[in-house]
Amino acid sequence: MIDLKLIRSDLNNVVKRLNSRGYVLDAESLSRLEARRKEVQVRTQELQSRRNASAKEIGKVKAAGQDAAPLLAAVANFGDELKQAEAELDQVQQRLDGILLDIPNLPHASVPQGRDERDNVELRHWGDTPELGFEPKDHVDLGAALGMLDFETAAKIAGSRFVAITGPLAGLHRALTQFMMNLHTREYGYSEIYVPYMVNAESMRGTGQLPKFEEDLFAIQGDQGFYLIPTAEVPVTNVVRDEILEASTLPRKYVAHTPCFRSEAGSYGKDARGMIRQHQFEKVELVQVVRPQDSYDALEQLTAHAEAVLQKLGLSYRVVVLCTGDMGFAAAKTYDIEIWLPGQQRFREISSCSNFEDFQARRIRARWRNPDTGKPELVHTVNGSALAVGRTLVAVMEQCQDESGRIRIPDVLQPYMNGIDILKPS
RNA sequence: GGAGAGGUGGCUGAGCGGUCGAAAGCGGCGGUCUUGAAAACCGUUGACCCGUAAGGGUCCGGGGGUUCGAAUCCCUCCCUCUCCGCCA
Repeated sequence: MIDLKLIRSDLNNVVKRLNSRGYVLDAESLSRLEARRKEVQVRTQELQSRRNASAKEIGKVKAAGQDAAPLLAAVANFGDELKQAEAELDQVQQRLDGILLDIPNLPHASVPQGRDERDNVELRHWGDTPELGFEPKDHVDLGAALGMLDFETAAKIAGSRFVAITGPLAGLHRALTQFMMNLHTREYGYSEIYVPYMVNAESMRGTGQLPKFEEDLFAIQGDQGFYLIPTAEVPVTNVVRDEILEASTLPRKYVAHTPCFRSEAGSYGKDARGMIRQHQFEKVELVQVVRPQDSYDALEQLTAHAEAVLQKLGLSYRVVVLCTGDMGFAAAKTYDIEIWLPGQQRFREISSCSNFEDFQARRIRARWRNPDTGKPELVHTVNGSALAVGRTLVAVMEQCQDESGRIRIPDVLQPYMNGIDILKPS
C-alpha cells in the first residue's frame, strides 16, 4: 500500500511514477473521495465530541443526585445523526482503502524505464554459457531416460502441471534443499523458520496477493478461509504483522523451505512441457525485515546470497534488473536471477529478489522503534528465492549432462547424496 | 468431538454502566546519590487518525447490539488454556 499522505502531498509525481509501470491512477476520483473522507470525518468527530461531552455532563448531574431529565431530552434524537455519520465515514473509508489496496508500489529511481521483459537490463553474467559439444537434451528427456521423472503418473494422480520424481533424482532434489538451507543458516546468518503452508486472507492481503490476484491462488474449501501459500514470503513476512520491533533486533533474517502452490491461471499452454511451471514446487526463501535506510544494501546482499547458491553449484547464470513495466505488484525494485538452460537454449528465472520498501510493512503495520525519534516507524521488507528448488534441479540436470545422458552431481551436493556422484540412464 | 475457564498497555495483573486510555507491580527511559555500577529515591513511559498548532476523535481479541453514556450488559465469531475422547 502506498502512503496516502504521499498521494495528498505529491499527487502528480505519484501518478507519473505509477504510469511508468503501466498503472493508470484515477487521481481525480481519488482526490474527490479523499476530500469527502475528510469532510465526513470532521463532521463525525464533531458529533462524537458533543456526545461525549453531554454523556459526561449527564453522569455528573446524576452523581450529584440531580434530575437529568432535561439533559436527556436535549440529546434525544442525537443518536441517529451520529450513527448515520459514522456509517458514512465507514463506507467512505472502505472505498478509499479498496482503491489504495489496488495501487501497486512506486518504482525506485534506479529502476530502468520500460514496458515489459524485453526492457529488463542484464547487470552481470556468471560462468560461461557451457558449450557442451553435443546436442543437449532438456530435463524432460534426461529425466525420462533416467526413469526418474514421471509426468504421466503425476497427471494420473493429480492432473497436469505436476511431477513425480523418483529414486536418486528425488534424492538430488532433496539434497539441493538441504544444501541451500545449510548455506543460508550457517554462512549468511539467516534463522530457519518453519511456517504454515496455508494462511488466512489477512496474510495474503498483507503481502499483496489479495485482493487483486485471487485467481492466482488456491483457496481451500470450507469456512476457515484458508489459502495455500504461493511463496513462503507470505507466511514469513506476516510474522512481523502488527509488531513494533526493537531496533536492536533488526535486521531480522529468515530462511524458510516450503512448497509453493500456484494456480497458473492464464498461463495455458505456456511452459506446458517439463517442470518449469508447476502447480506445486519447492522453494527456499530468504526474507529480511530491515531499517528503511538499510533496505537497498539488504537487497544487494540477499541477491548475492541467492547467487552464491548457483556459484557453489557451478551453474552459469545472469542477473537482470526488472524494468518498471515488468515488476511485480508490491516491488519497488527487483533483480531476477536467470539460469542458463541448455535444453531450451535460453535463460529462465530461478530467483526473484525484491525490495518492497514500506509497501508491505504499511499493509501489515510492521514497525520498528526508531531510537532517534522514539516513535514507531514502518520497516522495510526484502525477500528473494534462494532458490526455486525444482528449477534448480532442472538446471543441474541440463547443465551437468554429458553426451550419454548422465548427470554429474556437483561437488557441494555430494555430501548429501550418500556417495552418489553421477546419475546414469539404466 | 464433549465439558469447563479465559482473552485488558512491552510483560504480570486490577477494573461498581459515568470523572477509565485504564490501578498496581515489573520492565524501559530521564534524574538524584556514587570514582563507576548496583540498590534506594524522584520523575517519566501505549498505538492510530484529523489538525501548522491548540485541540478533537478512535482503540481494553474481531464484528454487531442495548444505552444519553460500554473495558464493564447482550449476541456472534476468532484465539488461548485445563480435563475427557480420538489421533500423525
